[in-house]
Amino acid sequence: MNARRPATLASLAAELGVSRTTVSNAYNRPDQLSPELRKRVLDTARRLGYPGPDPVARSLRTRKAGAVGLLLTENLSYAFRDPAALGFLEGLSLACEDAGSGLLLVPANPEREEVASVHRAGVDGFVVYSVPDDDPHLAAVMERPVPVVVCDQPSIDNLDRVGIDDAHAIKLMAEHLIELGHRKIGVLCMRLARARNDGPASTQRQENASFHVQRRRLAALAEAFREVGVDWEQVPVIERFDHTVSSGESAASQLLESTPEVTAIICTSDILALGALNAARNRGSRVPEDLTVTGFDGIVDAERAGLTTVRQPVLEKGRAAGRLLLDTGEPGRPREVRLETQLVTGSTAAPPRSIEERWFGP
Amino acid sequence: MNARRPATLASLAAELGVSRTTVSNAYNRPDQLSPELRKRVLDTARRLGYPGPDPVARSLRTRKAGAVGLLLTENLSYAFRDPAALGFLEGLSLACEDAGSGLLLVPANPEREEVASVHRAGVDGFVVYSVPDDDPHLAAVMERPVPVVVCDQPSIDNLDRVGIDDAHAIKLMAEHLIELGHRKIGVLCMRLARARNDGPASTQRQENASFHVQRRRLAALAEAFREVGVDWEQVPVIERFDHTVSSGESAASQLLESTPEVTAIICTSDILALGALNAARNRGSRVPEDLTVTGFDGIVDAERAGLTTVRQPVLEKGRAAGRLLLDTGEPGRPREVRLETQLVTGSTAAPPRSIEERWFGP
DNA sequence: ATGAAAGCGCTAACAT
DNA sequence: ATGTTAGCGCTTTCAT
Repeated sequence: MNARRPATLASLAAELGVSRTTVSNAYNRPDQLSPELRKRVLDTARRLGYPGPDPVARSLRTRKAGAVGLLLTENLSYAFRDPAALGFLEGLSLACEDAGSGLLLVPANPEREEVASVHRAGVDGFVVYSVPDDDPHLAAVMERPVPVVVCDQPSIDNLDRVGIDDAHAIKLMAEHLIELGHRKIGVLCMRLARARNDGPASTQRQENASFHVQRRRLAALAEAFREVGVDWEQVPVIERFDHTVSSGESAASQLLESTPEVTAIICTSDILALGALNAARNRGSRVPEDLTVTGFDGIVDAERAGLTTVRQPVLEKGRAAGRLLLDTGEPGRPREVRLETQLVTGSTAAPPRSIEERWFGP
Repeated sequence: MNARRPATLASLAAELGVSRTTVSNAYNRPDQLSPELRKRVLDTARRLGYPGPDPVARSLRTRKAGAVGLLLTENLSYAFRDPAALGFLEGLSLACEDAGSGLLLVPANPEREEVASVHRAGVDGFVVYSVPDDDPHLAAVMERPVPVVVCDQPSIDNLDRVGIDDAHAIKLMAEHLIELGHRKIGVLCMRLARARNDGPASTQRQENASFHVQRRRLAALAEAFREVGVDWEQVPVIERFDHTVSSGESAASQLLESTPEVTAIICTSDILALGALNAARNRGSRVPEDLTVTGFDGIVDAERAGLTTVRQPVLEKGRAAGRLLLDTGEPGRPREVRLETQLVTGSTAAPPRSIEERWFGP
C-alpha cells in the first residue's frame, strides 16, 4: 500500500509556516532548533503523512548514496549457490554493516551486454568480484566517477585490489603432487573466457584466458610441472563453463575417458573436484589409491569430503574489499590486499600407482 | 581511482552547443536524434570524461530507483549462512534479475533501533523477510511511500504477502507423530521476541510471541496435541535466540536433561533439529529408536541427514515476493500468495518405545 | 535559533 | 529533429 505521493519537505514547511531549512534540520540536525519546534515539525509530519526526507533527493544533494554496489560476473542467483562467492558476500556484508552502508547487488547478466544496470546504480562505489578482463559491465563500472575495488580479477592498474597469490597457492599443490610422484596429470578448470566453451583447452586458449585467475593458476601449474620434465602440451586441461559439481563430474569423465593414464586430477576449484570425485566413484576408481584428486578454495563441502585442497580466506576477502572501499582514506592509492592461502592435505591425494598396479591390483 | 567530479549533462550540452534535452536523448532516446549528432554527443562525452547521466539525479527526476530493498531481521551476514534465507534470496534475486532491477540489502541490526538505513535506501519498494511484529525497521519501511511485500511475517492488513500456511504445515507433522503414538513430546523453537531469551518458553510467552510464524506453529502444535489429550502446559518448549545448529544442540540437551521422558522432539526449524540430532548422539540416544526428532524447512542438510521434516518452497517464496513487488499491476490489492508445503518422512521419526524399553532394551 | 537563496544533475512536456 | 521551460525534493552556506 502506501501509494500516495503527498507531502514534501516544502509543503510541510509551508503548512507549518517555517522555512524548509527548519524542517530539514528537524530531521538532520536536531540540535539546530528548539525541542518544541522540532516536536511540532515531527508531529505535523506524521499528521500529513510526510515520510521524512526523500532519500534520492537527499543523495543528489549530498552526493552520498549510502550504498555499495557489487558486480559479479554471474547471474545474481548464482552467487547464492556458490560457497566461495557466498563467503565473499558474507564478508562484504559485514564490512557494509559496520559502515552502515547498504549493499546493492547489481544485475549483470553475463550473456547480455546490457550495462544499463551499472549506469543506474545509485552507489558510492563498486566492489567487483572476479570478472573477466573484458567484461563490459566492468568497463561501465570504471567509467563511473566512484571508487572501485576489485577482488581476484582482473588486475587493473590504478585500481584497489584484494586477492591471493594464485600462482604461489597452486604451486604449493603442484609441488605436493610432484613430491608424491605424479607426472601424468590432468587438469579441470573453470571457464577461461566469456564465450561458452566446454572441453579441452589448448595451451593457447589457456594463455589467452580472459579470466585472470584461471590463467595464472594454469600458468603456474605448467611452470611447476615443466620443471620436472612434464611436457605441458601433453597435459589435458578440460574446461567447463558452468561451475557446478556436475560439470566437474562430466569434465572428469571426459578426461578419464580420453586419458585414462592420468594418476592425478588437479582442479582449479573444489566444486569441480567434488564432481571429479563422483566421476571416479562412477568408474570404480578408488581415491586416492587409484586416482588423486585435488581442489581449490577450501569450502565446507570439500572439507567434509576430505579433499586435498588449497584454502583461501574467502570471507576475509569480502571484508577486506568492503573496507578498502569504505575506508575514508584514499591517499597513496592504489592499494592492494593480498591474503594468505594454505595447503590442506586431505585424504584424496596419495602416491600414484603404476598402470599395472591399477589394472591388476598391488 | 576516477575521483574527478567533472562534466555534467549541462556542461556537455554547452560544450556541444546543443540543448540538454539533446544530450539526454542521446543516452535515453537514441531514436530522437540523428545518428550523427548522437555520435558527436557520445564522442564528446568520452573526450570530456562524462560518465553518462548521473543515476541519482535521474532517479530523482523519474521517481524510479531501479532497485528493490530487502529488509531482514538479522545481520546481513546471517542471511548468507542460513540455508532457508539463502533460498529466499536466490529466488528474490531471480525475480529482480528478470526485471532488471537491483537488489539492495538494507542493514538492519536487530540489536539497534537505528532505522536511518531504511530512510536512506533509494528503492522502488521493499521486500520484508520474516521480521517480528514490532520491528522498528518494519515501521520505518511502512512509512515510506513505496510498495511493500512481506514474506512470512508479520501479517499486516493492507500489505501484500507471501508465505505458507504455517499452522497447517506443522499440523501435518503433529498428526504424523500422534499417529506414531507420541504423547510425551518436547519442542524446540526459534526466538519468540526481539529481546534475547534462551530457555523454556511459558505458554504465555508463546502466545505473546512477536514472531508470528513461531507463534502460529506453536499454537497449531498445541491444538493438535490437546485434541489427543495432551496437556500443553506440561509440554516443554525450549526457545533459542540464535538460530544455529549448536543452539539446537544445547536446547535439546536442556530439554532432555529436564524432561528425559519425552519420546519426540519437534523443532520449528531444520537447523535446530540438526542440533537436536547431535545432542541425541552425544547422549547415546539412537534416533529414531530411542528418540524421534523432526524439523521444518526442508533444507539440503536436513535431507542429507534423513530428517523427517516439512518442506517449504523457499526459493519460490523469494521469487513470488519479488514478482509481487515488481509486477506492474497494483489493482485489487492487497494480494496474497500462499505456497504449498509437504511432509517429508525421513528416518528420524518412529513409534516411541516405552520408558522401560528405552532403559532396558526391547 | 531560524530563514532566504542557490543549486545538486537530470528528464519531460510542450513547443518549434 | 531539436530547444525552452519547469521543476523532481532536498541541503547548505550565509544572513539575521
